[in-house]
Amino acid sequence: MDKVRPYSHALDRLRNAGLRPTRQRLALAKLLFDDHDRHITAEILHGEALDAKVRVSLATVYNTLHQFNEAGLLREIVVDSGRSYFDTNTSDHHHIFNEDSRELKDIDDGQIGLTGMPAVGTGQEISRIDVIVRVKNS
Amino acid sequence: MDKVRPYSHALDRLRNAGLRPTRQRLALAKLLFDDHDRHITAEILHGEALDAKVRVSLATVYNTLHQFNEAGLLREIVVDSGRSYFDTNTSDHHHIFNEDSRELKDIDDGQIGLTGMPAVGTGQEISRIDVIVRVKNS
DNA sequence: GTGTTTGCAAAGTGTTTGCAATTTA
DNA sequence: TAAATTGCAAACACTTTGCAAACAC
Repeated sequence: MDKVRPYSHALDRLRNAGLRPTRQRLALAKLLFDDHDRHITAEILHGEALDAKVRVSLATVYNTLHQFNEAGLLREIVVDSGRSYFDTNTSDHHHIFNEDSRELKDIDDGQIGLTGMPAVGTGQEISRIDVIVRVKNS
Repeated sequence: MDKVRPYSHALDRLRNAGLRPTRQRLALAKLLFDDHDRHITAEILHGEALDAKVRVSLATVYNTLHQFNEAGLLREIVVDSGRSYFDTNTSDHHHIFNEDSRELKDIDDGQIGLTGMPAVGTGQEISRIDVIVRVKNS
């Protein structure tokens, strides 16, 4: 029967990741993780922070997104040369990308499956397999 | 028993695409299509052109790559935010990307299969499904 | 000749960096 | 107070653009 406790939720995430819970990181974590399955760019998150009256620089947003990514709190998704997307859903799943609106969304789990295992060279390991369904408005 | 005729090969490609066979476009087409399954960036192609003593500006390389892409002679592949790759193999196939060397290669056809059809919203159509196997040196 | 293409240099976009000032533990 | 973090502005990598000169048909 736990009530949602956004503040300590974000705080715990940062603590577990070994990141100091600064004002900026707490605020960004709250914006990122209070809703599920967000796909966000640095500029958008920066805008949301400013809208929420959180003073934070764009440089810090970039730094924070990369720190969260390295800590496994986020997953960076490459779908668009020219901008980076970060997904708050870090579980194994695939994506659908609208090339017109540049909107990125998760694909329901099980909707798509992969068969066959690619051969990787020696001295190499698979870090991830991305499936991107690219759609456009018809 | 046709011998390879690189010049007219490139010329025919440009003609079929409705692109004027300028000196620059012919030279770039030759560099791109004389070998198979190339995965190239604008900077690399520009460098190869200069090595081959072809005078062409980087801006023209970018323009040409995009024109070839639109004409279906090339396929742009997004694997790396920050740079664009162009694949001379325009058939349906998937890719393996080495995140350390930033090298992009084709996956042998049939090596990987997809099951399931993603649901696309109304007013949308699938323009492509990309599978990217990301590997790193272990 | 007329419309297309090129090259240059400048501008643009998204991202990273260096470093002094601030904040955290 | 020692170490980590922040913000700013400058630097950065890659790409696009505007426009006059060169080229293709």
